[in-house]
Amino acid sequence: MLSLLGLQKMKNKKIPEITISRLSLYNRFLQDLQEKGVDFITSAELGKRMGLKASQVRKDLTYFGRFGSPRIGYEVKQLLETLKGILGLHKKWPVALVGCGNLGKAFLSYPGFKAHGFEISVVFDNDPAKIGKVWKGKKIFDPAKMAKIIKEKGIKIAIIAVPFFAAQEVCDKLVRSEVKAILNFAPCKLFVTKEEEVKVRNIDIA
Amino acid sequence: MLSLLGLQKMKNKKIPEITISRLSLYNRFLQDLQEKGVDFITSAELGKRMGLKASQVRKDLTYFGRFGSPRIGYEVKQLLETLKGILGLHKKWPVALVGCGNLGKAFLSYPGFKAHGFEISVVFDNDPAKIGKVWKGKKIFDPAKMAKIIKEKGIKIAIIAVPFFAAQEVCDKLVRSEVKAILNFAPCKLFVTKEEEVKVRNIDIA
DNA sequence: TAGATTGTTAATCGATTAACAATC
DNA sequence: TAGATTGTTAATCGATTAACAATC
Repeated sequence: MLSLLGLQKMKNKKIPEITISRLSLYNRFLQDLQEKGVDFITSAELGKRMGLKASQVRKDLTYFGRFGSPRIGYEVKQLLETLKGILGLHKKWPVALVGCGNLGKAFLSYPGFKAHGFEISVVFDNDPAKIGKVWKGKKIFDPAKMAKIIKEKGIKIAIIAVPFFAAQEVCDKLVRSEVKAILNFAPCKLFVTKEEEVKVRNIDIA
Repeated sequence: MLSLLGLQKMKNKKIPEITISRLSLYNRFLQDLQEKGVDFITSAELGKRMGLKASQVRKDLTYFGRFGSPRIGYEVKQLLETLKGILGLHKKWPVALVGCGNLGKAFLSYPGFKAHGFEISVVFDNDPAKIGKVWKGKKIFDPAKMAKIIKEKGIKIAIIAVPFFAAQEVCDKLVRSEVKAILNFAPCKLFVTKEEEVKVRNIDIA
């Protein structure tokens, strides 16, 4: 998510995209280690489990600071907290979900979602039969009110889960709603004029 | 998909993973060009549209053969057919879908799926209320019969769309069913002993 | 102290890009 | 022929890995 939302520099060194993408991998592994009650881990051990070289683990981490101790390695708890901080996992990210068909409902039911700090805080669907109804505790709103509601709630991330023929229109609406990131699950590519301001990730579930 | 299923070499030169992943991009763009009635395109033009350097386009393509003509560029139709061949898009890939909850149903409704040459040819769900029922024209089968049915039909690709606590068991069953590729949409990492034979892609919809 | 592991520098590897002879 | 674009080679760039002094 963070790779979608920014964080390209730190200590004015440029952080390689690929390092950023590995960060959530580290996070997942450390989570696992913590659950198993492991207190410390060396770069060699961490690398072995993740299929990376020890030196790469160390290199990746040093982009963000110095977290290890010679002879001891890294304190799992501390490193995990640091990574979560960097990844913005301490934050709650309110998300707007557009489309409440099968795919949209899958998101509402998806447990991994909340675990990543995302919280679907508003749902839109243009089916008059659905508007006003509640699904999984979320009220479904009229897309006509999209810009107003999204701005009010300060939502910066949206998920498009509508049929492909409706996706571009929804996208335009979201751009006008001033979101910063759009995850498009409709099977089509979306075009955005303000690419600098709004990051679109087209996700093909195939 | 093909990148999941193999194709690492050609003319005994090793093809970079990243080139393979760009192949479907080229395919999509050429499709688009063909629909617009464009007959020929140069590497420069293609690169510009896709955000790649002309030399990279040419380099990528030469891994697979020589398709262009000096002064003219590439014939869209011919190149498209060639790419489709390489990507295996002429083939129909029968797919087993395990789990017919919200996410599973999303797959059954997903139009982009068929366009990629995938065809969900069998669906499993362990809910007795669902077994034997038909959804979107697909009969839902008892997972107990998984290995038998999958082998009979010669299915090589499976999608896991079950809750996370059931995913590893399903995965083990699929491995015993001798599939070659598993796409896991459950929010957990799956482990496979025979990694060489079965490729698992863990897809986090978050 | 002796030894293990860190952070960091330098060497290596692989992918991207520029350059250009060959081609039509 | 003159000129544009290919396929391919060589130079460049950036990421991975090895090596090692610094550290505890």
